[in-house]
Amino acid sequence: MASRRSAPLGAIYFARPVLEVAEAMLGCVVRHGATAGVIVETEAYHDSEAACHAHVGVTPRTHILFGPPGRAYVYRSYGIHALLNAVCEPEGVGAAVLIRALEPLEGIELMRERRGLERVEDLCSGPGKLTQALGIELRENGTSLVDGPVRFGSPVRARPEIEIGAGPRIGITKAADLPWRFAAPGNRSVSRPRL
DNA sequence: CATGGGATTGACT
DNA sequence: GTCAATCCCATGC
Repeated sequence: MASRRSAPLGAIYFARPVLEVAEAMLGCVVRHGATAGVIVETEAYHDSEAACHAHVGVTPRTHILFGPPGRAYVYRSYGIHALLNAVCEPEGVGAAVLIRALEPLEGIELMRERRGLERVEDLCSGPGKLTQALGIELRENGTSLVDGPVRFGSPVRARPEIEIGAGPRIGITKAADLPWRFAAPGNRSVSRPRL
């Protein structure tokens, strides 16, 4: 595996069409404090389709989604879990990439403590699991992904090594037919059902 | 102000 | 396979 240094992603990276960013993000690095992981699964959400929180327009909950790209949208799911998104597209468009799974890269012992689990492939194999493992909570909502507590970095692996599969998004009832989920096929850190 | 529904997970049958 | 936990917030009266 060719290894390379992960360079910080600039705000311009997130300003592109959300489907393009969701696919490009596979292989990128997410870091929070001493913990970091490689993105192996994402989903795209856009205000034009009903599954996106921004579909209802600008509200206290969704105003972050319509704000400038390159910020974190973190919300509470099922009253229990914090889910991490990267706000995309130009300001005024409500769109984001949901980070659904990571391959643990750094701080694995700390992740094990936070998750109460040992198996590396169980630490970040779901959107609620990875925020628990990295210690990301609702306080990170609205913070910059460029120079805030949670940061994104470029892929650590050469592009040809990153295989990409697409399929329908998980756990939604509206617009459930759109193939806006992207994942590294066969990667053990991807959530179920794997692509 | 009351209600209801989740972009989930882990435990259990 | 089923199901409960738990809370934010959009919606409607």
